[in-house]
Amino acid sequence: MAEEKSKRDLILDAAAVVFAKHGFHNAKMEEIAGEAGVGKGTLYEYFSSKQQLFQELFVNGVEKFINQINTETAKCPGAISKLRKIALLHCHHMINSRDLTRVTMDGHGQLNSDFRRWICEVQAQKTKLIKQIIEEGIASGEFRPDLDSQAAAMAFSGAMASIFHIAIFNDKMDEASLAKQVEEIADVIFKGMQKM
Amino acid sequence: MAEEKSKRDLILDAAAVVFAKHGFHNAKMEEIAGEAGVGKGTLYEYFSSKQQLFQELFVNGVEKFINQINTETAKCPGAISKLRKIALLHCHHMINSRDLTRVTMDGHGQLNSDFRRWICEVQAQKTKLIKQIIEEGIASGEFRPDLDSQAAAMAFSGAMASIFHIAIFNDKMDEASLAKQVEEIADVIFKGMQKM
Amino acid sequence: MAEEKSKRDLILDAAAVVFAKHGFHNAKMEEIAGEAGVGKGTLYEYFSSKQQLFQELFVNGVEKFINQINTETAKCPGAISKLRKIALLHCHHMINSRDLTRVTMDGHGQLNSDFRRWICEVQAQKTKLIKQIIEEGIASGEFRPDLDSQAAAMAFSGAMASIFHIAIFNDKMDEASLAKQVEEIADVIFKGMQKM
Amino acid sequence: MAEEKSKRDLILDAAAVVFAKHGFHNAKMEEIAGEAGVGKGTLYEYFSSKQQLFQELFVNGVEKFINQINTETAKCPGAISKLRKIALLHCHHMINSRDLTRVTMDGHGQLNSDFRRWICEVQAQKTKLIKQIIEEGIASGEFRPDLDSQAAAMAFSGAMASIFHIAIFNDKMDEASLAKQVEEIADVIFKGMQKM
DNA sequence: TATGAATGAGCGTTCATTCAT
DNA sequence: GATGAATGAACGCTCATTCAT
Repeated sequence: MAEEKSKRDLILDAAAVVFAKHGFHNAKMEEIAGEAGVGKGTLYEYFSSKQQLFQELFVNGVEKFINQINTETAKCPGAISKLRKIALLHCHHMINSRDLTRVTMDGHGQLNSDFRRWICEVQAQKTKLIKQIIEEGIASGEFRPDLDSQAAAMAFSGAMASIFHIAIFNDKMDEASLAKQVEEIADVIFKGMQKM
Repeated sequence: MAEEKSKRDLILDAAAVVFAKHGFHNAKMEEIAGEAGVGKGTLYEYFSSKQQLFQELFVNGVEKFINQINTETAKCPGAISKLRKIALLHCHHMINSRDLTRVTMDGHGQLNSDFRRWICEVQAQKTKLIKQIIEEGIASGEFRPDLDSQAAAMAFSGAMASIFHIAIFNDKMDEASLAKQVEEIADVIFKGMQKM
Repeated sequence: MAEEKSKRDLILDAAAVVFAKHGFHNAKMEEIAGEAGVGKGTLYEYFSSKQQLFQELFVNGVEKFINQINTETAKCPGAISKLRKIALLHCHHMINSRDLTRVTMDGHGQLNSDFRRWICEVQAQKTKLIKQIIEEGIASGEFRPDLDSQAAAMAFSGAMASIFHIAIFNDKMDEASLAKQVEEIADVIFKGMQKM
Repeated sequence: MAEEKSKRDLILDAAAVVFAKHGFHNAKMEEIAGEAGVGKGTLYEYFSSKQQLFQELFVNGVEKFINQINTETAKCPGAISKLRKIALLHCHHMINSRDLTRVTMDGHGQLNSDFRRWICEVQAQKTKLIKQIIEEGIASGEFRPDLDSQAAAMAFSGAMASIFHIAIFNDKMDEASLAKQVEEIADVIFKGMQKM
């Protein structure tokens, strides 16, 4: 009980802090070790390289996020309500790990192609979930029956991507403002999706 | 006539190639010099540092792009036509300088704050142009009169951001597929904006 | 027992050799590392920069020298005997670290102001010791009672400085010749200080 | 008449300023060219290298100084008066070209051996002049007849060297204080040289 | 298992010098 | 002669990684 966290998790937490503070290239393994309270060599017991540590961290974060989306949307009653929840979770995620998100980009060039494929898959998975929700919405009559669910899913995904974009480039954006913007974007999209 | 390009431009071109190939951090000044066919020292006659060379390159690209948007939209008849053109220009730009766009992200952490401010301004400028076009569309009756032009502009900007996102993360996307996706996204948005 | 010298001292020794051979500016860290039998990076484990390594080396040398002066003069019976010892120690020191002394000058411009202040203090300390010895000499009757101890100390210090000067500019001067010259200089000064 | 100074002298003057400001190693040929108001390439029309420019400058300065000593001492009536004049000229010289004197040291390692020989010769010449003056003083009865003129000359030269030493290491020393110190040193030496 | 001292490949930058004009 | 754009050798320093303990 004294040692609740495994050393591995300790390191991941420390890496999150340090990568977020300095970006991938300027983060130093030594600082991560220091932050984690372990020796420099210990990092290499758990992760084979700086790159791998970064990827692990990234995968960790994304998987948690995806799980959260799945769990939370399950609780929401209708399609629009589910999509709004997804939008809000995106806002929350972006704000809370804005720095780490930036790191994603900073480290992007370092990601090996397998990893990039993985990112695309996750992306696709998310879009697929959105598509399903839209189809539910069409079935339930929330959306108009002639709506192209694939195109609508892409439009909504695009809106989510824009959150990413805003959060990355704009330091001062707080969660509330971001959420408000996103609501407006979503509303326009919903307008285009709903029965008239 | 033999030397049409100024040495400065030669270097910028070479930098574009090399930065695109390796990302900001892994690009070597020596390779840029080699690619440009000049000596390493010559780079520093025209640019004070690797960072400044990168920023110059970036500013160059964005300004050309903005000019193109202004010029091209002027030629388009209606609001929707203008917005479609903007979307297509974005696709074209992203595909043609996908690598450099990625570099933007890779080098993002290196950008000084003045530069980041500049990026935000450019962003704002673009959104403002879109808003104006939408207002024109409302005035001309292309869009419904109760449309919130600000929100709609953000929605459309968001769609543009999603292009960025797709292009960055998906190597295999070609311009045609991207354009198709974007059309679909735009269509949903337009649906939300038009009179019913 | 196999490793009597600490790595730090190994580096200092190597630095002494290399700085002496090439001067501050032309000495290369790589050569120092090679001379010390360690890797280039190791230098930076012990010294933060070339400049700091140099200063450390310098401080080391001067402190040893000052200690030697204090120890040795304590053993000498009279004032003149003490002063002669100081002169001889100066000769010895200059000859044995002539190269390093030159380096002092070569690196002088690089010394930060704190360090320069330190040099002046050491200088002052040495002059003060000489003044005390002279006052002892006056008290004991070795020197004439109306002697201005401060002025005399400066004269003697000046003579010591001249050793520095000679050693720096004259490669071929050996310790014996230098000592002889210094004796003569000192004799003239003593003549001016003694009772008639 | 518009161009009183030859380009060569213009460059030497500029070099004096720049070397004094930055030391040998940190002085840049470009800055010297700028200071002289000529192109960088022009420097190489008159001086084959940075080193040679520096040596030329040094030789220039020393020769002027030696000439001044010869001229001024010729005007002084007695031996002591001549020696005092030499001391004062040294003070003046050191203060007025303290920076350049320091440069001497900074550039010392760069001086080729011929040049170092030349410095020693100049040194010897100066000592010889002092010896002659002392011998005149002995002949005229200003100094005691049993004085060893060689040793006395070295003592006096040593005092001069000490001026050099003080000026180099102590930034704050002004000409008046330095002169006062030197007088005191000289007085002690004179005491040792004079009849009792 | 955990460590951290040691490593050395690697790179951005400088600046004396050259040479075509 | 005068110029300054172009050059590239040179070097201080960093930091991910290793390995003896």
